[in-house]
Amino acid sequence: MRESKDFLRTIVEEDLKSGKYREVITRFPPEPNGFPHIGHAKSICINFGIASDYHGHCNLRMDDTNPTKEDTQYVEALKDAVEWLGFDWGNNVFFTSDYFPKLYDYATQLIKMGKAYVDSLTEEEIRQYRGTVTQAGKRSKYGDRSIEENLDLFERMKKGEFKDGEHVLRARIDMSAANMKMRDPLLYRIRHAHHFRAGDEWSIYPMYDFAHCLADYIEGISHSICTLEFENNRDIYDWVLDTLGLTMSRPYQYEFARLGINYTVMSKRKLLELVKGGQVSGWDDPRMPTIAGYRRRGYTAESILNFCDQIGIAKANSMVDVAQLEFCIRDDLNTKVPRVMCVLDPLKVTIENYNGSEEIDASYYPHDVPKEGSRKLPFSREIYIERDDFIENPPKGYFRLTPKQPVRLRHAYIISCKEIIKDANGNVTEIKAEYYPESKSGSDTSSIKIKSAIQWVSAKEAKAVEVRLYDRLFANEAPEGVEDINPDSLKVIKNALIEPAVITDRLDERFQFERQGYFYADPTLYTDENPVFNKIVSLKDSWSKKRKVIPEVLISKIPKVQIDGEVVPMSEAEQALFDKYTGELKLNSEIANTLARDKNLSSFYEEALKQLDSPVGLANIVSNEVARELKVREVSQLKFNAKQISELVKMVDDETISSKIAKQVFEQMAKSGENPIQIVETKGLIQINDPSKILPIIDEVIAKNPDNVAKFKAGNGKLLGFFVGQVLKTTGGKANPKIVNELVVEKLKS
RNA sequence: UGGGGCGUGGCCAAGCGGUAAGGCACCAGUUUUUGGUACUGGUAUUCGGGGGUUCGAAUCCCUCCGCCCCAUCCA
Repeated sequence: MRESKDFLRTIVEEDLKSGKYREVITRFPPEPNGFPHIGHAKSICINFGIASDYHGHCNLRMDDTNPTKEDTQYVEALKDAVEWLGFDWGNNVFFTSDYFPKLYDYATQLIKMGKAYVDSLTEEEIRQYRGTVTQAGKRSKYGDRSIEENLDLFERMKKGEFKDGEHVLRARIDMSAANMKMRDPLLYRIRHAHHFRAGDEWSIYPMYDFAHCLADYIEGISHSICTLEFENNRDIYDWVLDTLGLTMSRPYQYEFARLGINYTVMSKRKLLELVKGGQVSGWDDPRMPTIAGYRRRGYTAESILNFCDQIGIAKANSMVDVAQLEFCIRDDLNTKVPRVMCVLDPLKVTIENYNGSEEIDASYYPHDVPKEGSRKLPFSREIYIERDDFIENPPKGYFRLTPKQPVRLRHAYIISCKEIIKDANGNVTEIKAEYYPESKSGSDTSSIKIKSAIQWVSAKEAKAVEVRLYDRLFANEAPEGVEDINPDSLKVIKNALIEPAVITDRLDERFQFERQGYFYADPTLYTDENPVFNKIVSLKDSWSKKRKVIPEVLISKIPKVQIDGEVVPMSEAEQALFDKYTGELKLNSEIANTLARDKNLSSFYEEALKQLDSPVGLANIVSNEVARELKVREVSQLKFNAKQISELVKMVDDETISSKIAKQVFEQMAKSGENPIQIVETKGLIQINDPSKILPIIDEVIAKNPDNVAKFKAGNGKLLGFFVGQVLKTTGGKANPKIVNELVVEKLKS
């Protein structure tokens, strides 16, 4: 577990601690209508991760309530994905469709309670009756059918006596609810469709809002975690369970922000379009952000798990940089996979002073990877190097082979260029080179300075392989659809040359092709006759990056312009109050404004004013503390009254307590309704003003923090708060902060 | 526009009244037979803006601004 908890784990921990649940039970509830993508991976990690962190369990549940969209191939994909990521659902996959009979019973129960009715409006009428976000809707004329009639109709809907769309079952809630979702939501619709599991048994199917909460309840889920767009649905979730009286140890819904990654699309609809449109080879195309795609590409489960852990869980809509994912796979593979040499774009090099052949023993792993293993590298007169590892007229800072600059052949000798052979068009076709016999890697006595080592393969022994270079599927940072597709997202190199051991040894399925990136033997296309490697990810490349010029527009920050909106003008009465407060009572305009505009606050204030003539002190606490309480409850719900507030303020005014303590006392009053004077007495919160009592504490704090004293003296003024805080802390907040502040400054300056 | 959410560096993200965590990205240096890795250091005088409360505010109050979600018989 990471050092800082996310908000979900905080909730779970509190619920466990308070005894609200004995065990945490979560669920991962996908709809089997598409392949899971990395956004699902996040959800899987959250649900299974929390369950395992707190020793509970997590169910895998297919939310299959819509027979027209779902299919069994997707449930297999979902199971595969969860399993591949390494989670265990206890060999028991749940299906919402298994609960159809129970759900039907719950629905009839609701009808019997008068809480649900069969509506027979058309689809269009239902939409119109629902109203808009600003206008209330109105109930259907079928809303007052008798319970008997509803029961009868609902049963006949189930029996299949009606056509699709003829009737629906709706909850009777509130057609004028501010939350649109609560305007008599649909519970069941008629669908004469074959369900991939339930077959043709049902002609009615429950809606998400009805089925999901009940499925959670049936499975004993404690924390029902979903994404932000379901926030509005939480009210129905609660309504259904509460109305049915399913309140004992019932689940509660919590929402987090779904994952977004730049340069990729993450909606199942858009992904399906790519598959259907043939822009990709299928759900598992290595460019797809599906779990199957990443897997096919060569990503490891560990890297994805790690990614999900790194990005965190919060409620802010966010777009994660794809570089973060790429880091995770590089980071994982760096310590795991063997290094080999592969030349993607070969340039022939003939080493004119080398005759014969030899085999070089070369470690599969670099010095900093603690793994053992090596292979034989054939070396001979004719080799191939990467075309861009030679430049006739190199730019400044180029480390590789040039007519003037020698280079090391990795694991082998240093060579230098003697002659450049070109074709009729002036393209380099071959390099005639010379090697230094005493420069062999591991026993180099040549003392020739080289700037880099490059990969190569021996012409005779090298094997031809197919290499598929994948790049991001979209060229646009926030792609909308096919129009943003990166035309170069796939480059197939048919005849790359690889050292023979990769094919003959088959040490691993993933390799680092040195200086290029990580590659994966394609699990379906790879054969001994035609080996195929997918590029998983490039190595970081600070050379090519350095050469790229960053456009100026990206560098210069455009300052955001803040527009100040218009403030609603005060009513006449409010204005009068405001004038009185600022004039007669000498309140500052901000406080006066807050009070005058809020009827509850101003009347509370006036009431308190009758008790104590301290207009400013009272105003401050009413407009700040009381206002906060009034945000979450009604005036009648307040545990404290104006008189108590006046008593509180009086203690501040006569310096019995500090304003810091006053806030603390207020909080307790708000919670318990106790009398402030009583609180101060029983807790002994009377302010310490006596410097002789404070000074020793200051000395103590200073003695304990010599580093910070030094920093403060060096000019770090922010540390003043630290010292004051420490002193206040040791006095339980009772020391007069103003005096502490003065004394600390005095002490530290001396 | 009603309602529900959310704004902390280029991207994520902790912190919830007392010295602005961490990761990615970026920059510099060290190590290096991968322009990789590893290591070291640098990068927010400030938390969407403005006010207020407080000795002290990213944290509390007021207000304005911006973004997302909701008017599928989808989930």
